Amino acid sequence: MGHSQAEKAQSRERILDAAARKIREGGIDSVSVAELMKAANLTHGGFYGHFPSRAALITAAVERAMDRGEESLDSLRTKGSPDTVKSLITRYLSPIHRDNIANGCGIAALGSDAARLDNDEVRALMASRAVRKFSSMAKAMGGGPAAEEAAVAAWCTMIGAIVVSRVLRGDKRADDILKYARRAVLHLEARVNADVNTERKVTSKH
Amino acid sequence: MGHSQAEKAQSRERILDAAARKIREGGIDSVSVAELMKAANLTHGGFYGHFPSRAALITAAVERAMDRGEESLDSLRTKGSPDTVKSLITRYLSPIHRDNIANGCGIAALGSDAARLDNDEVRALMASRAVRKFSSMAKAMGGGPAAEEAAVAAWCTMIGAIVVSRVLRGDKRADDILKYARRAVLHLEARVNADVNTERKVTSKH
DNA sequence: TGTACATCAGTGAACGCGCGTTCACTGATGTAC
DNA sequence: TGTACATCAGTGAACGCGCGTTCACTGATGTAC
Repeated sequence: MGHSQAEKAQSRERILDAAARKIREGGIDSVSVAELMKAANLTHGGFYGHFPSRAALITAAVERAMDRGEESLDSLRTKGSPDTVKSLITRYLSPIHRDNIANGCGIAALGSDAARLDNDEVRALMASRAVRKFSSMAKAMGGGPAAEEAAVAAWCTMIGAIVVSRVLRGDKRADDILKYARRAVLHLEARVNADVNTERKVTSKH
Repeated sequence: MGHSQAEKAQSRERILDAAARKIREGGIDSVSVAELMKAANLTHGGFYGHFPSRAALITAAVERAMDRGEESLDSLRTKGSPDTVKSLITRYLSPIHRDNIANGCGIAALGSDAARLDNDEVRALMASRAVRKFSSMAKAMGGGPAAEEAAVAAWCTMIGAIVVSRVLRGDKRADDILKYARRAVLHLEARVNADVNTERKVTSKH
C-alpha cells in the first residue's frame, strides 16, 4: 500500500463518501465505524487517523450528504437544456430520485432525524442548507416576497412527497404521489410567475 | 403492588404509550428496553412478560404512535366548532404541533425513518395509515379524483412543512415555513372546492 | 548507487460499556378447605 | 374466620454481543549520507 499524503486524503474521501451514502440509506445511527471502514477497504482501527471520533465523522458526513444530494440532482439534467425551476421540480419529484435514497436529497432522507437531533451543530448545518435551497429557488422564480413564499411551499411539498412516496414503496399509488405533488408545485410556480408579471405591469404604470 | 389481569393490562398500556412517545421524540432506534421500562415505573426484566421481543414492541408502538398522533390533533379542535378541512390544516400546521414532536403526527416524526425501513411490516403499517389519512381528507373535500389529488398534495406539503420547520427550530423563519405552507394548502383546498362546484353546475345542466 | 534510518498510514487485538435477552426468585393476591 | 397453597406480575443479577475507542505494532515509502 502507498503512504503518501495524497493517498491518505483519498482514503478520507472514500470514508466520507461511504458515510454520506450510508447515512442517507440507513439513517445517522446506522453508520458503524467498522462497517464504514470495510466499505472504504480499510480496517476499523485506522479510522481514528482520519477523524477524532465517530461524532466528528457524522458532522462531516451529513455535510457531504447534503452536497452530494444536490450534485446528484444536477447530474439528472438533460444535457444542453436550460436549468429552469420546472426542470428541477420534475427531476426532484421523479421515481429515479425517490428510488435512490443513498444518492438523493439529504433533507428528504434525513429530515425526520434532523428534526429531532439533540446535536445542534448537525441540525444547524442542515437548517442552513435548507434555507439556502429555498433562497436559490426563490431567486430562480424571480425574487421578492411572493417568490420566497412560493419557493418555501414548493420545497415543503417536494420534500414531503419524496418521503411519502418512499413510505409507499411497492404500492402502485407511490408514483401518483409524485405526480400530484408535481402538478401542485408546478401550479405554485406558474402562479408566482403570473404574480411577478402583474406586479411589474402595476409598477411600470407609475 | 397489585397483580390482577387488569393491572397487567394497564402496565402494558403504560409501556406502549411511553414507547409511542419516545419513538416520535427520538426515533425508532432510540427506544431502549431499560429506559422504556423505567418510564413505565417498572424494571427492565419484566418487559418480556408483556412483549416477546423489542421488535414486537416497536411494531405495536409505531401503530400506537400513529393513532395517538391523530387523536392529539383532534384534541386541538376548538370545542363546538365544526370539524372542517380548513380547521385540520390550521391545527396541523400550528407551532403547537411542530413543537410537540412526542405527541404529534407519526408520519412527520418518523417519515424519513419509515422511508428506509427494512422492516416491511412496520413500513406497510405506516403506508396504510398514510393512505387512510389522504382518503379521509379527500372525502372531506368532496370526493372524486380532483379531491384525491388535492388531498395528497396537501398532505405532502403539510408533512414536509412540519419536518422543515422542526429542522429550523430556533430560527425566526421556522414560523414562516408554517405560514407559507398553510396558505399554499388552503389555496389548494379552495381550488378543489371551486372545481367541485363547477363540476356540479356542469353536471346539473344535463 | 547503495545502505541505514525516520516517517506514518494502516493493522488487528484488546478494552469498557450499554444493549437485548434470560432466568431463578419474590411477594402480594386469590382460592380451597 | 383462619390457614395453607397456587398463581403470576414484577424483580434484579447475569449472559453474550456489537459497538466506539485505544494502542502497540507493521511495513512500505521517502530521505540522509
